[in-house]
Amino acid sequence: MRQSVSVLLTLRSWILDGTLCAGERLWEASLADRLSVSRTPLREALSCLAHEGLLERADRGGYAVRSFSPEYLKQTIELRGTLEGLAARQAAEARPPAARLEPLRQLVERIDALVMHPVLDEDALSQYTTLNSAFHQHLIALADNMALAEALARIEHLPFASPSAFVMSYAHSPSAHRSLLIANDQHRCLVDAITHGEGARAEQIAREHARLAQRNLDTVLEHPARLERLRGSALIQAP
Amino acid sequence: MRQSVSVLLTLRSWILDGTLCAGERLWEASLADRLSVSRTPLREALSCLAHEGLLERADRGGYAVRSFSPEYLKQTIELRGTLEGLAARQAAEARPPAARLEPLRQLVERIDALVMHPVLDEDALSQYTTLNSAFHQHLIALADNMALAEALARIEHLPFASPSAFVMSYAHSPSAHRSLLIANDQHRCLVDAITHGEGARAEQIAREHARLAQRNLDTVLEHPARLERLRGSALIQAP
DNA sequence: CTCAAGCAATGTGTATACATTGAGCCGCTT
DNA sequence: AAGCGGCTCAATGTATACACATTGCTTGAG
Repeated sequence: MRQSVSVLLTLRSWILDGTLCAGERLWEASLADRLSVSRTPLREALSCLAHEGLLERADRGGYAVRSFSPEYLKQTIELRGTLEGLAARQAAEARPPAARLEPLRQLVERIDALVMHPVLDEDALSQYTTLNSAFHQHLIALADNMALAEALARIEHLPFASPSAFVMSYAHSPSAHRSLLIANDQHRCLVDAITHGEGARAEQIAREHARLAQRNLDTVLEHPARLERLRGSALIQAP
Repeated sequence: MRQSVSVLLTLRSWILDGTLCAGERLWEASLADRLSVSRTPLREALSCLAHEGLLERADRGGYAVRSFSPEYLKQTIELRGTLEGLAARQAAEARPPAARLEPLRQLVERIDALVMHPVLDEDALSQYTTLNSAFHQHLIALADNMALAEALARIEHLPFASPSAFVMSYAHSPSAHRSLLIANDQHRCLVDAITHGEGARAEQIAREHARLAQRNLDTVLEHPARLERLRGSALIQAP
């Protein structure tokens, strides 16, 4: 693998786990030293992270770790909801053959089987994350809209914007469990709407689905213990 | 100005005006030579253009000029419409004070004054472009949604996605003039909807407004003479 | 004559050396 | 004593040199 790519991965994880703090100015020489690479691949990785939105260019050159207000996080989730809504509508309007919807149905069933248990352990949550991400990926693919897929991929570079962002941070509470149940019922309704070519309904459900994530965000922000379990929480500004 | 930035601007214009052809593989050494810079700032600019979507990474390293299918262009415009729809909705729901809407009203009036003339010369079209872009910028600002503004800005890096993309290429035909008239009436209705807090209506109008751009795209694609006047037309794949 | 192996050429990726810019500080002058 | 000017230092931006990989050609063997 190219060094610039492996540096990119390392830096991204350092930003998300708080090794590099929000707002922190990054010094190329010292970073290159820590990473045992020269400044050349490091700078390429920094430039990439800036484009992803995790870094910002400082006033007089160089980069700093970006920080996000709770408001910005909400906006990002709303944005994802809007784009997934567009995907859902286009998927429905395309009237895909049943075979293309089958993977979605199966994912709904497998998630159902998971959330059936009254208590979800770490492993179950991890599986939920996988299945949930797969559902959203399949949904986007159904829309058959490359520009949309790219736009969504860019937005999901921000850790809070991904569909499964709040799953892992939200364990062991009745309301959390209920949230997962409801989310999967929205998946089910989404598949139903697409099956019947109900574009407007599909779009509305996808948007409301993202609102559930917004509610989860609010809850997590109110509970420091849960906030700690949120990937990228170090980037959130105090409200 | 940093060399990497000026190289970026030059390369972007070369890509849009067809000096660099769609699909063309870019050779760093020869490009650096043509631009009289070393490969270092050149590579930074190339990386940036790839993130903007005008270049793509080639299989075995390096970059190539991207090309876009008509379908992709349509999708990009649809995307802009969807995001501007979200902006319009949020602007309406925010119930902004009249003073914040005043610039939009004035822009509508100034565009009205422009399109009142039966024939628009090059200069009038250029003014239309300026005013139209300003209208869309003000609309986004009204939504007061930084994440949305950033997402839109990224999409509009693609030349066809900008609100005024088709104005200049569409001169001297009755249907073109009608298109501009209709577009500004949509602006007017948009302001009205926002004024009265009609979020759903505002969103729908913004989307339909982008559909007008899609129709203009279709028209331009059917008329090679107009296609030539379209910024970035060199990047469009034969349908 | 054909196929394969190795070598050369070309181009990207990486390291390093050099240039430039800006900020902070010290000292000199008024 | 205060302010200005210049110097120094440090960090980014740029150029260049080097390393590595890939591709295509050439040469030799079968």
